[in-house]
Amino acid sequence: MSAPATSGLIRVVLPIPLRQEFDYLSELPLPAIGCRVMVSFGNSSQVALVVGHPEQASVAVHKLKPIQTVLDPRPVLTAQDMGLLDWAVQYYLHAAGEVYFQALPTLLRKGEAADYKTISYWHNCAPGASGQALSPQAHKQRQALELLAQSPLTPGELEVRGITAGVLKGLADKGLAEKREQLPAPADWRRDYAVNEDDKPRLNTEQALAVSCIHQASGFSPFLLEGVTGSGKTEVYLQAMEPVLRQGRQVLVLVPEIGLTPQTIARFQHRFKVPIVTLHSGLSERERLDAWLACRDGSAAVVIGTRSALLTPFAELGLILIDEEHDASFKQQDGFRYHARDLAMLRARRLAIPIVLGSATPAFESLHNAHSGKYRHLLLRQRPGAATIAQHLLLDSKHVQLHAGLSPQLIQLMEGELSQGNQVMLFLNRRGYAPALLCHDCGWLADCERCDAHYTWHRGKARLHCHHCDHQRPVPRQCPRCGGRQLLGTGLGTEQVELALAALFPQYNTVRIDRDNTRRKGSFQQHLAGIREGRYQILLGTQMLAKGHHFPDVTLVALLDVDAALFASDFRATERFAQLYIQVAGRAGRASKPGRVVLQSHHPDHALLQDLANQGYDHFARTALKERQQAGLPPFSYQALFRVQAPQSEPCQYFLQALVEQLKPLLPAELLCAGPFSAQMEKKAGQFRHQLLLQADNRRQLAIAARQALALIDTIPQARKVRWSLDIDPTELW
DNA sequence: AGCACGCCGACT
DNA sequence: GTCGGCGTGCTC
Repeated sequence: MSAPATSGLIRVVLPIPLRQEFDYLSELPLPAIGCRVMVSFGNSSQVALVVGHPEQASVAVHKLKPIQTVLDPRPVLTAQDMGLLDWAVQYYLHAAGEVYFQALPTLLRKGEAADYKTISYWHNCAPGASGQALSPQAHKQRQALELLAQSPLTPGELEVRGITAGVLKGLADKGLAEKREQLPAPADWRRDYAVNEDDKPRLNTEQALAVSCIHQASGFSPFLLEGVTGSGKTEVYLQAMEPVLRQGRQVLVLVPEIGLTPQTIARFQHRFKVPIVTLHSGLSERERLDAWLACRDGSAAVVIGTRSALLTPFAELGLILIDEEHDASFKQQDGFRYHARDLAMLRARRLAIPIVLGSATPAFESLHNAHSGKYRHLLLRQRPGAATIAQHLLLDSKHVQLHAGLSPQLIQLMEGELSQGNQVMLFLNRRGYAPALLCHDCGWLADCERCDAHYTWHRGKARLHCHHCDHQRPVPRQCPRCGGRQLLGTGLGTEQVELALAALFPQYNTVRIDRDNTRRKGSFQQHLAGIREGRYQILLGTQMLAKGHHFPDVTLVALLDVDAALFASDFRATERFAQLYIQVAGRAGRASKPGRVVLQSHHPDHALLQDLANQGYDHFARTALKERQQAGLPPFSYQALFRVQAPQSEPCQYFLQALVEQLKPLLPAELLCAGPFSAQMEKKAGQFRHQLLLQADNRRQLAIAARQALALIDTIPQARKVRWSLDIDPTELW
């Protein structure tokens, strides 16, 4: 008879980009799935996550190492959480370790204990005998002991009662009081949940219908809440949350990266008397861990967060809301390239809960799902504050003399509005003074050495700046090729328009809002405040300005140069343009001051512009979706993109060529394999980039092909000379 | 990814 | 004669 086993096997993943799991030996009882362990890996120590308890090791037994320590007495991730992450691994075909560790806050990745920050409390060591051992003149110490006899207090609470650190130290030295570290008591918000009815507006018919549809939903129920700017989407969110919170279940609100403003949070806080936690990049590591724990333990009722909040575990999630669901920031663009909206949909399905996608300009994918009945379409068309829809004007830029990008007609319109005390908003999606610097004598152009791009001339800072790799240099005094001294800016940026506006409209103040101008923390909010207070009459900016806030005194909005968006090669460019355009149009006007939207274009007859201006977003989207269907593009097909980069172009091409040659014979005829082709801008930041696109009209087939490609890559020697990655459902090509 | 091992060029 | 370049292989 053999002795009972004292150790067993565990399977772990590590935070490295390897599509592989590793087995270790562990003493019994084995750490549970979802626990972290420290292991020796190669010649370093690493935090690993237990994903399984295999019967058989995947390698020869002599290769197995024992784990070093178990970090968690209880799993940090539940089976439910692991299930979601494993699905993501299978779907996105990304290295499991990176996926799992992405769901953990940094401190947990580093091996820190999964505990809240402790709070220090001072305790009275002998509460029965308050201060008997003290000398009569130790008044402060006696007072402190008396306070502590009633209840332990934090140093801060003692301070406001006039007890300083010195007094406490005196007591501690005598052994009469001591400081103990304690975990914060979990807030029981379920017991005293309350709604603040004060500011609760009456819903209009559409809002009420939307709210009641969401309330009546049971099980997995996806909704697309399409509401024009100012139609009261947030109020629908707030009221949709009510019964969920009343049942003691949590709500996750996903917002775009720039959408997490103090105003938004304040609005939620004002309505519900529950703990609200935010999860975003601005938090410290400690704050992030505490928020993560509050979310997991259920002590946070509402979680408002950006993309990564979707991966956070929840104790009892009852509803997911995604605001501005069309926003590009929900798709991660490096490493584990997941789409938070898509994964949210899966999560809601697994949990059998409702999910609401909200937008004024839904993603075409979402509209398609609404049209086909996969999502319930909730429409908010009424704008309580603004009875009039903005009037759209297309101005022809052909054959007219433009002054810093402004046609005489636009200038005239601006004058009209400004003289009546209204504000005007201008958009140009290029910052800097000019997008290129040119030698007038020989035609030399200032080009970035690391990118296939021209430098942008920032005249105010007297620097050339590459917007693609961030490289900067001083402006040369003369042409490096011919020595000529006439260096001219070509093209137009916001900085130049700003100067021209000062000359054209000297009696009005202009504010420029772009990344150059809002880099300092809080300066964006400051500019917005200045606009609302009426300190500026002309607002000029890049699309950053479109995502700011509603400005009721703006009665004229103009897009100065629309042509670039019309002729972009990316099939999603028109969708993005339409979204920007509608968003911009929504910035203007209110009931008493209807707004006008002006588009300047050399192609005012372009079908896209006409459709958008005359028929609106939904009509435009239906037209565009029909075109995509005819072209077999998403959402009528599915894509997977292999991206490759290296310091030279050739290794990228050789690698992809080898891949295609071996992959093509394995693929079914109806699966499209396009490329390899170089990136639109082949060289960026010193890296040459190439790609290979797979497209199929069913997901299964695409996944099989992508898996086959991954298996081949392991056998292709050139793969090691490049950096490659796989992007499932890419939202942009290089 | 990180790291060690290993085999060829310019230097104390 | 060494230091160090990065190609290759491996991590349970």
